[in-house]
Amino acid sequence: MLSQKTRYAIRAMQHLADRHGQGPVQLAEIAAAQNIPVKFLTTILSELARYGMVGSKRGKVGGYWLAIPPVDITYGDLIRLMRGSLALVPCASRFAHEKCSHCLAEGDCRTRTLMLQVRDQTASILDGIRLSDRIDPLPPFADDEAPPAAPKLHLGDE
Amino acid sequence: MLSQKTRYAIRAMQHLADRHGQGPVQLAEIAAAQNIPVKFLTTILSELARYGMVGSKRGKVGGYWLAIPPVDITYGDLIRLMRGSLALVPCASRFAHEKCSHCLAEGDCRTRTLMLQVRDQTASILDGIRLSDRIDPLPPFADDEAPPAAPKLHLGDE
DNA sequence: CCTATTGTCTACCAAGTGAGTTGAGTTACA
DNA sequence: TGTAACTCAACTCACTTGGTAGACAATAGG
Repeated sequence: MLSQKTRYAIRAMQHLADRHGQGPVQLAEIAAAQNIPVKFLTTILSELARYGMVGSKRGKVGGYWLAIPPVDITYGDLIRLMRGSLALVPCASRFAHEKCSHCLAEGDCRTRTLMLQVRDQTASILDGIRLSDRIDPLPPFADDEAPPAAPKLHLGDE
Repeated sequence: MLSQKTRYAIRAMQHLADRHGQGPVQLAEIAAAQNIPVKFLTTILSELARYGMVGSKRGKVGGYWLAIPPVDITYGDLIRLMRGSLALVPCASRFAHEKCSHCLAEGDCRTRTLMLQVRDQTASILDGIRLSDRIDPLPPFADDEAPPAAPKLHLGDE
């Protein structure tokens, strides 16, 4: 799962992308529009500023803006930045590769093969969509839109 | 990321799949072969037994075995069981769907559209591979096998 | 029936992470 | 000079993770 912080960061960046070229956007506006706790958003935007993703300006007409044109920022970039990796296990990460602890030798690990496929598919989606792209929100699942097949297992509760 | 516990569960299940039809496999054998802390593995296998995934027997020739033929268990099943969902955000989960907290209305959320694509691709991989399938481990990344493109952003450290 | 072996179960724990908040400081415009 | 912004380090506090401890229950063999 993506952390709340990562999700906030994505929404904040989308907001800035929508206002790109219109000068500084104030934190309070972003927080209100995107439903993000104000104080938490300051830490997130400061972090993004430190990473060079957004510019910032203090003072009366201060605010934040994208430091990079939205066409040059992919969702993959954003998630990697906040989360470190797109992969489900450290050993399947291409940019932040790391040995899994208590694993078998990488050459013996079947799970890795699988997780590498998943990470590559994920990357091909997320690296292909840019902050400038229009994305049409999907409607919530309809109640009758049952999942394609009942989960076969999962006999326990929860 | 998958939790350590989920990864251990997958490896344990692979081990049992390899020995399917050969009677009970003892915990100590699995732990040793798969490099999993013995005591921790007991909690994991007991949990899997409660879910009906594995059978168990105590006493001198006791042990664990798959309660379901490995051809009927997909990796998707396994991960859903241990982790609840394949999705990166709760609102993109099909079986364990839940509203994200502090989000916009689902009908206004662009992130969800994206994350739904990712979750569907992930599911199509993980639900298509079964515990009975032979998976060839991949060799570790070669040092010269640089990632396809340098991460464009990620200017900070780490 | 005794005992060694093997799984079960509840409880506990230390460290880390996640999600924020506090509050003092700085910059810039007017 | 005042005040509306952003900055930054520190802190809180509940929850999760990754285990461990130890008493208990069943089973096979002698």
